[in-house]
Amino acid sequence: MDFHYDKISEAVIRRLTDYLRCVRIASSSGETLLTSKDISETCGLKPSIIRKDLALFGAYGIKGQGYNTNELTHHLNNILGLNNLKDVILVGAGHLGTAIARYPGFINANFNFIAAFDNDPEKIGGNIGHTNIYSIKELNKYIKENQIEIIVLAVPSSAASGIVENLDSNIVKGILNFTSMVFPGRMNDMYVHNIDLAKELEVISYCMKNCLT
Amino acid sequence: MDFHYDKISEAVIRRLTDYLRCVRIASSSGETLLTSKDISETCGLKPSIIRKDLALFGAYGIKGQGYNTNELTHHLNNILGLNNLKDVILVGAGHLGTAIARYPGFINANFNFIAAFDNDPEKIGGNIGHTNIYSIKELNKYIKENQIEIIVLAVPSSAASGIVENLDSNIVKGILNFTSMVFPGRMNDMYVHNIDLAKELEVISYCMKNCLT
DNA sequence: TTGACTATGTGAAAGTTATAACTTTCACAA
DNA sequence: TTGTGAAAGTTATAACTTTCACATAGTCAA
Repeated sequence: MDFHYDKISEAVIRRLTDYLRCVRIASSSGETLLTSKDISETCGLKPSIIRKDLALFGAYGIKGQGYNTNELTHHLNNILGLNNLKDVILVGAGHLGTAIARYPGFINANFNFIAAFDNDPEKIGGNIGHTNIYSIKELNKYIKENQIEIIVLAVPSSAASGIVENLDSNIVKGILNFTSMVFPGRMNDMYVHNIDLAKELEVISYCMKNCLT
Repeated sequence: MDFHYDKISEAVIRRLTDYLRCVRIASSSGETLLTSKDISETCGLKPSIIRKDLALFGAYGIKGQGYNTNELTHHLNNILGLNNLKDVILVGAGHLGTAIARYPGFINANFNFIAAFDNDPEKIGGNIGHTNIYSIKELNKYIKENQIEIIVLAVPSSAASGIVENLDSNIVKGILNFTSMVFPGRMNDMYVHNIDLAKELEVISYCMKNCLT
């Protein structure tokens, strides 16, 4: 079984995360076998591309039958690096930060919010579920002491640049940016992904305006 | 000036929303002229694709100079259908719903949360900023009476299907689905966009695991 | 044991997208 | 008014992606 990781595009990876969600839903309703057609109907893609994508990483299916949901879940988690628990920290414990830390999708994907940081004295010392909130002044110390590789940023956008520029890029490898500030996808050696909650609505707006399928 | 709307791919539209964010940031720091190189540096794309994308919709630039930020903002808003205020409603006024309704990106894009719906008696009658919270039992009546075209869904995923299936697809044209349930992109005549906040972190996880650029 | 059935995996073709390289045009200064 | 420089707009091509169609192999029932 030989893999071709170096040739895999980001589009494929994004689709794998879709498949994972579909398989999770199917699993939770008791299905043990899924065909590429089943997955295609749930996530709105052609069966052929689903088979192609999965075949890139190995032959996981049973010919004539489909894919075993448990196995497929395991393989997809493995490809994406989600089989082991990963500590992440939250910067900004406002409405959005709180919602993110409680969002079930992060738990499903094995991400653990080990700490949160804020500059509001009323929040510091408090918690979001099991996640304690610390002063933002301790952020870089905490990152260093605990070797935190992933940061979720949910501060007001005016504060975003200041925080990102001061992160130690020898330790931090990934930033999930929920602010309205835009950062390039790669900064020093850190992967930055900008998320704009309104983006998809803007796309819907365009589709509605132009009556697209 | 002839447009080719029928040939425009979703990838282009997604990039246009990125350009819009870049231009907003530049405008707010007082820039009046932006080159394709400037935009490329902010959002991590090649200048050539930015020029090509913009040229698809008309010649907005000044040769030798760049793009006027005000004009470009106007054109991009126009293309995406964001120049006029659009009413949307929020279904699910929990942590995530609350955060979404307060998210500045929706205001920037001219979306107005005109009402919210929840099934928690403690929340009904309350509000999120200027948005009143009503009983979810009144949802379909409200949609009909106010001809609401866009729904933002932030309920627990177990409740998602029940709500979506009962929406009147003669009125509702777009759904922004923040639950973990997955819906096909097109249902009856409604555009559905599934948003998984954890998705980008899963992609980062893969990139980190495989040391990609 | 055999045969029909079904859905995977795959190779080639078609279609699409991004990129580099080129041409054009504008603004400004001399 | 004219020349120069700079960046937009355009074109052709290479690279990449998706799709189709079919051979393959596993399952189940008779």
